[in-house]
Amino acid sequence: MSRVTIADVASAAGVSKTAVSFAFNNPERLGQATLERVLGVAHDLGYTPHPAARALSMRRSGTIGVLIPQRLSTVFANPFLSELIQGLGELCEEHDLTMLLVPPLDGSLEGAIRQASVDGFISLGLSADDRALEMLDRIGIPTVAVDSESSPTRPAVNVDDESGARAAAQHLLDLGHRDLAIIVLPPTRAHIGLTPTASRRLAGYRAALDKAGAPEPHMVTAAATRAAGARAFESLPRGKRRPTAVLAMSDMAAIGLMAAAQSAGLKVPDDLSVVGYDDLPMAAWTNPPLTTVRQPIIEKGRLAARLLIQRMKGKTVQSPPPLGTSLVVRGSTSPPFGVSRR
Amino acid sequence: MSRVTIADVASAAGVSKTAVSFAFNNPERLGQATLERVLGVAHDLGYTPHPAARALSMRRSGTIGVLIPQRLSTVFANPFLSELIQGLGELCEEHDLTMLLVPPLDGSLEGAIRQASVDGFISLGLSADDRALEMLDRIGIPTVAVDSESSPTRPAVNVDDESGARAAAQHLLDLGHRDLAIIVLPPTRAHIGLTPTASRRLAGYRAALDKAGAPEPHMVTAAATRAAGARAFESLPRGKRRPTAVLAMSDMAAIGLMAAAQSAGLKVPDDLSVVGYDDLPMAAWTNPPLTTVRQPIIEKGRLAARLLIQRMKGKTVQSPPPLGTSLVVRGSTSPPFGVSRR
DNA sequence: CCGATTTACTAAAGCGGTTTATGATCCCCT
DNA sequence: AGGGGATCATAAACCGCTTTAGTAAATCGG
Repeated sequence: MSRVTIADVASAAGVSKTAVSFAFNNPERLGQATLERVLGVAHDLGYTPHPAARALSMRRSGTIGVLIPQRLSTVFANPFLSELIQGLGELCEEHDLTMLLVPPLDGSLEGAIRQASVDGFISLGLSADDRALEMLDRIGIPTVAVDSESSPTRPAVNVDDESGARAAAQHLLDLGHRDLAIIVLPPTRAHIGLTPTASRRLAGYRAALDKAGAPEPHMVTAAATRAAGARAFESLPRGKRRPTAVLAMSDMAAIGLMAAAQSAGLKVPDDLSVVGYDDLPMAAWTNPPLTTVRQPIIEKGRLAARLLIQRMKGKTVQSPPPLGTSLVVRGSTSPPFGVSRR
Repeated sequence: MSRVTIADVASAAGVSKTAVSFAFNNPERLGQATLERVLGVAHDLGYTPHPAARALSMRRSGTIGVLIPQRLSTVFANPFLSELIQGLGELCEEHDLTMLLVPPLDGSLEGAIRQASVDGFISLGLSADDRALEMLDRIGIPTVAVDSESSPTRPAVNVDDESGARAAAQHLLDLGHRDLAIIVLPPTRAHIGLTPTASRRLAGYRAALDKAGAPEPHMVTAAATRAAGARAFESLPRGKRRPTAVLAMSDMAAIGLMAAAQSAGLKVPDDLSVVGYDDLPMAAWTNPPLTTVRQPIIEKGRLAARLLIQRMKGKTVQSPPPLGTSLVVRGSTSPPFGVSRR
């Protein structure tokens, strides 16, 4: 009842294992008659090469791994990853690759990496000195880092987070806002501090605020989920000290915050302006539609996959320049209450 | 520059390969001193067991495959899969498994299955006689079918699609609607005909309509994307023959259709009632919030993964009874224009 | 008709681990 | 002194495939 192996087929067809292997991988090296016989027998027996054995001897598994810094159950609550996977998936399909999702096992990405039989990795949101990335370097497996920091050993695919953030903040300042809150993305891994993405966005916000001489913004940390955004709203200062506008580092948090604000009786944007980040498809469908910073997520996935595939072919590749971001002004921002519209 | 193997570690530490293997998998079988030396050397050399080799000799890859019937780029446009993965992911993390996404290669799932080194498969939306499923049976790899049909050889996890659909249709009939359109999910694979899910839902709609003696509904096929839903609206009959309500087999199509209707100047629900299916999180955030049939997607994922893991442990498992569905009435449905509210 | 190619196929050596069976030591006890 | 266990380490088989090097037979040119 055990699996049919190449040896079974070989003996059933009265040929060597080599012949069977050739029948599948090198048909032209076999005579017409034997080829057909072998394939016939293989089919009758329901033979399928064992993928692990194949991967071992070919040094190729036909799989790329996506290193996910958080639990699957939380990270898929944010459509960001779905978008990215769409981009990655296009290239995978083009190159007959499958995609392995590699979240931390027992909180450790390194352990998960060990298990994963892949030809290359895409890492998400890891800082350049993350132990997982160091490990990949040591093993010598091709890797492309997304939303990370460039490094000599490994190409990184990024968007221009900072200038997007700056544009968002500038937009609010231009509208006349002075009292702002910033919804910061939390660190995703044990390492202290912000993710590379979060710190670049923060730098962008700050640059604009500082230049305009705006007062210190209120900072709240919230993950990229609707629920976290709603909680963030609750922790905003009330009354006189309530900010008139919010800069969120994710659309999901922005949407959740906006909904919470509305349930609390505030009008968006009149009482509170909200700017998101990412421009997820759903940002355009909210009520009001969300003003946000657009980043080309699908394109980012495509690019990362393309680079990884190149690396897997042995080519050395440079980190490409950051992809562009742009502010998409929709309905969730307006001048603060009491300031006349121009 | 090639990879560090167990033999390298063994010779560097002056022990046998067996000892190195034991150091990692059976530490208690080694003396204190050698254990430490071996682990030390292994660490210094940056040794990591080759996953494919390990999988081959242990007959276990630590991975489950998710058989996806469509292209990744299209299927992830529907949050349904994200939800399901959240459920699957919970169990995977509990059991230290990673998850391989297996879409068709060159349009063929069978080819993709061949490449995939996994301990078990979750299939999505395949009919029981799909060639891919037959192949899995032949290979003898544990499989759990989601949104499929039960079969003697393989447990299936389903929701009660039909009664959910019946409730949706009945709701519209109760409101006084007679002229309905049904947005049907398209077949996902080459095989002709509806997916099991689509045909069960259709049966549910029909049962209610027939019982009420309603006229033949207008049928449109649309994939579970916003864009397809919008297109479906365009293909609805206009003028006098325009349906007063729409039964969509997916929330995404319903949302897209609703948006298209609104852009066309119709009021939802006054001019057109819309009922979705799935109850994705975003169904609650649309404007108006979408009336829809709720199915417990995350729970479905959990259950499927749980069963698969049992099967992978060698236990035989029965198909569980279908999970419940329920109508969630929100704001996208009302009596047809001209019919007084009760 | 004979050496040189070509054609059709195979034996055996990997690939890099795990595991079983076995072999040394050393200790303890009678 | 010698038998019986533990304890620690290893040799060798095995997992199932690919691929290199090579053999035997058929084909060929002259």
